Amino acid sequence: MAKDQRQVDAITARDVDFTQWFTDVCKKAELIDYSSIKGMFIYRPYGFAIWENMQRELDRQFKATGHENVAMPMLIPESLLQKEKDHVEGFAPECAWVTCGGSEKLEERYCIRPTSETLFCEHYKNIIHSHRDLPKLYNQWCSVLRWEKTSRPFLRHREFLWQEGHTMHATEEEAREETTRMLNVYADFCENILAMPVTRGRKTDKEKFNGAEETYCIECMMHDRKALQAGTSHYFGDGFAKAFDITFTGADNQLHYPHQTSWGVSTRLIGGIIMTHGDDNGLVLPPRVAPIQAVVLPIAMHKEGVLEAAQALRDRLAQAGIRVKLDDSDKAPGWKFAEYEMRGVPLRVEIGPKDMEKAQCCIARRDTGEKTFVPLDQLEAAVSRLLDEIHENMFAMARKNLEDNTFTAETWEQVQAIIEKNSGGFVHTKWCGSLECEVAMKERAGVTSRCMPLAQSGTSGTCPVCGKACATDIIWGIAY
RNA sequence: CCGGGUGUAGCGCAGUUGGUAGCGCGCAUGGUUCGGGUCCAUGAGGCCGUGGGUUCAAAUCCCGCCACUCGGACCA
Repeated sequence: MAKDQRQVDAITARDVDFTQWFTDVCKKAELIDYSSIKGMFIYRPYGFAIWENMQRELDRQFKATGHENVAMPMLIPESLLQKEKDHVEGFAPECAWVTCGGSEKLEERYCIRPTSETLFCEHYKNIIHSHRDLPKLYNQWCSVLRWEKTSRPFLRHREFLWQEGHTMHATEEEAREETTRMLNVYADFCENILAMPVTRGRKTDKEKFNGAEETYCIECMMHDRKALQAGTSHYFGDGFAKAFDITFTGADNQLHYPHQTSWGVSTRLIGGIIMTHGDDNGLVLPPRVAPIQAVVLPIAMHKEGVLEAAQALRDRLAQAGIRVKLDDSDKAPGWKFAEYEMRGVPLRVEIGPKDMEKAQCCIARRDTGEKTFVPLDQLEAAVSRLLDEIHENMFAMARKNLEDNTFTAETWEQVQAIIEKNSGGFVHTKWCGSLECEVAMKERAGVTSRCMPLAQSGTSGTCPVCGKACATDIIWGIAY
């Protein structure tokens, strides 16, 4: 490893400059490329394949929980966007507008969707009439546009890919259940598929979605101890329904407003896995979304039978349902080792003349670097087992990072000291619930509220700012 | 949007007091090598981010704009 560090040098060391490291990884692992418009990024095949794998799993979960996919228009007439006051106030500053159709100036300008609540509401008004029409459980996969001032690959795009679920329910109770259900779908997905431990919580009024009654979220801690909001699930009550005049006739033959939810995750999750798992050699991909789970590398390819042996391994792994690639290009083996490490491939399977004599292959793990020799007849079993072990190990390491950087404090001075000392981290305190104290935390300690964890301790204490007695647990941190 | 940095070959960079552009890697071809980024040869590739100005002459000096980037402010 120390002999030739050229590739390692090409990526900025993670602890030297985390943001530069992140950008280097995104580009050098060929996940993404810049386009000619600021904030609009090109998802390259390898990066898009990660998203496709995420999509496949999430879509399966959405369907399993009764949701149907739809496709809504991309444009929102200004008058439609303006129907819900809080909503338009939140999004208007970052809307992009279409003002011409062909050479004609439009009578009314159209917003390129920053999110689709208003479009769904307009449609729901037309199709919801009876309690028998409920619930409506819709989801769409699409891209949305928000004219951000600063942009970064995966974390903040002006156009980004996401899914947005929009549901309507007859009762508040049902809608609240849905909000929680989908938050848990996200949390389980992050932990079981992406190996990212999450904290489930509720946003403060200051941080919640514009127009929502309550916003629930999953918060993750990145390797640099900053927080990433990885997904949100909103309970809207009947606010939009009233604004859009959506009503249904109940079993009681009375008119009612339905209760609404929405929930979404985006390609930001890719940024999350990069910043959670990556290391100085580049990307480390969770096996369950890695586009290539195992790469087969023939050693001394020109020697009799090596290429055929490597092809046989590739075929067997593909047959076993492993996403496998054989690299039989004429690059030197050492080059390939470094290349697939940088691209985060969980397992490398090497086979050369010496292995063939012993009827074995060499398998190297990306997460630990550990190499083992595996008898050829145990190939499939070993690869499957190792992929699971890698997932578990990655999850454990990420959880350790979270636990090692989670603290408790009683005063805002303590919060500030902890955050400064660790240049990040999660700090638990009590909170009195006032906006003033929340704002003061930002001004004094430099932190924003991440969430009020769903797992509340039930103990009482005092607000770190005003000192008032209170019981609510809240988590502070520095967010992406 | 405010402040700092950077824009020269695909990437990373050099380019002196202004005189019409170079290096490394990569790429192509041939050979060689192959268990941690092989070695050699040959070759292709540049409107010096963009618009204006100064000058006999601008990659170089001045002004505007754009992009990327790092910090703020604002947000998935």
